[in-house]
Amino acid sequence: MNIDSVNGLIEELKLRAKPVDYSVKLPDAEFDVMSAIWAGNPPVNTAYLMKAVGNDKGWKAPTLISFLVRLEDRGFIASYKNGKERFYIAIADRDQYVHTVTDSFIAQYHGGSFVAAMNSFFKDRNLSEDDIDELLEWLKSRY
Amino acid sequence: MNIDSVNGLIEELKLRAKPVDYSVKLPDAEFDVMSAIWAGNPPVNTAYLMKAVGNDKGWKAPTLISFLVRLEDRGFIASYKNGKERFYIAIADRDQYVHTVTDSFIAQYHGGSFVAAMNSFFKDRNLSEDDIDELLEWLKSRY
DNA sequence: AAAACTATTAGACATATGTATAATAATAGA
DNA sequence: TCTATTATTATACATATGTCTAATAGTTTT
Repeated sequence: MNIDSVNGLIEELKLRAKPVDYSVKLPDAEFDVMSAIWAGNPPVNTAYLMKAVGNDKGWKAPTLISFLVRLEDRGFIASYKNGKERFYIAIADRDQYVHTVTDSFIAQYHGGSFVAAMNSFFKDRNLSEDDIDELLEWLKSRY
Repeated sequence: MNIDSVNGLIEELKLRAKPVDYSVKLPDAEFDVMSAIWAGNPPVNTAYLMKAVGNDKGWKAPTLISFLVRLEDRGFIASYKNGKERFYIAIADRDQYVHTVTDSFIAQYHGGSFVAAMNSFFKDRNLSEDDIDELLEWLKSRY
């Protein structure tokens, strides 16, 4: 299969994909797999994902594949088969997903207040000069 | 039972309590119950907790009590019985727990970078003057 | 002291999540 | 083409989580 037909397939899958429901919170293991997919060069296969996460976690291949099946059921990824191998691409957008999760986290644990979250995060830590600079930079870039 | 013996009991329970393992992440429902316990005036009973959370969630009393049993198993709360009623007090510290959870959240979803979390949180939002003031205030208070 | 009324406890059950074994399909080598 | 190899699929299973019904124990009311 050549580059063009692969890209064609990918486009095809993206077009046919149902809109992602970003309100679903992925289980930890699935998020780890999803992260590796987002990090990789699409399409990714099982071998890549085993190297990227599976081995570290000590998973057997079918364990990984279970998570992939579930991610596809949830509409977060799509896949196609070539020979005996299956290839996967992300359908969900990383930034959007992480944004949603972060939003509900702040809502659930900090009453929606970001400053409350900061206080909690920096409870014991001493803010370094770098931290302060980074924060000020960030604020400036937001004016 | 008078105020003094209640306070005595509470002290007793706190003394006997095993150290809390803050690395455990409570399931959502248990966290909701825990939050109500933290918010209430100790000791709290089931009637209070039903009003504080149970009714909103549409729980039957035994559902609530299941969560309380599990929280006690995890060492997050302690309890004693008076007549047919049971009373609960928090053993885990709210700030410490929320801190731990916040820490692992930032680690898991933002690579440990708080600024990354900010970017995600404020992705679509426009920072209001108030937000900016609040952040600057916070920074100042940290110098 | 029975009966009626609560509140709790025990136990159950469905669905979710983490994980794997056994079966199957596809390819490659002899 | 038959066999070995390899990746996937189907299925299963334990533990976790959300939720409840039925049984029990403690208190009031007659």
